Amino acid sequence: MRKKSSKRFANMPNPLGLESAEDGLLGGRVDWRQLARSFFDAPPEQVARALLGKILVRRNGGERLAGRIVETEAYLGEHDPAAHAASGRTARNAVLYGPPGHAYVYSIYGLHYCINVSCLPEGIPGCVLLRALEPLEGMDAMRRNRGFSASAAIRQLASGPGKLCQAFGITRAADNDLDLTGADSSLGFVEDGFQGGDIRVTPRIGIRKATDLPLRFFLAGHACVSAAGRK
DNA sequence: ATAAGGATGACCT
DNA sequence: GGTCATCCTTATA
Repeated sequence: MRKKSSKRFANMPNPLGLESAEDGLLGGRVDWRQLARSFFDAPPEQVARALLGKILVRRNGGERLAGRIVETEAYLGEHDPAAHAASGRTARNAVLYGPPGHAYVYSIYGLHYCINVSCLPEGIPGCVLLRALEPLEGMDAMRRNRGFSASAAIRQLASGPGKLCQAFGITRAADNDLDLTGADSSLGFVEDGFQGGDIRVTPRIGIRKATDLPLRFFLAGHACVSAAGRK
């Protein structure tokens, strides 16, 4: 059974040549070429852009979850009023000052988790927030983690930063400060050669400060971009 | 539109 | 020490 892709999404390159599972999705296949620490040893705005199209992978024993990143935000250093590093180093944000490529997980609104990747060399804070991804592997486990039925649409599984963490079972207790570039880490990034199509840039979502800075990046027209700001 | 709900940091004593 | 406003959100109506 073939599904046609949506008109909006028709021009999105799909180098793998695979059929999308649902309208507005890319589909794809997960290869193992893990991103190295040097990838993250760079300014957040550069890493945020470069992470679009890369794949987040979680290994849970025999189970593997994977999804293509479609939406990110850059958070800068102490000069960025919206960043957690804005008022200097604290116990909570210490990971931001550590080596690049580590997970900074925090809880928000007492209800959800958000995951960031630390950037820049040790001692210099900065990170990229993972806001949304397109599930590629382990959709059934993601549905379970999200409390959805087996027929729930792929696009609802990880189309927001809190949803993404819930789908992947990411928590502060288990995953904060995890080295995402480690060969044995349960969480990491891989790349499969996909070069993101049309990248859109807007101000960041859900913040009160520095609302004018264009630091949010997403794949234009992708169905899994968070509902808070598809435009 | 709004409720849910907890950790954190700022700012006091 | 204590209090209080804030917060990189989501699922409901």
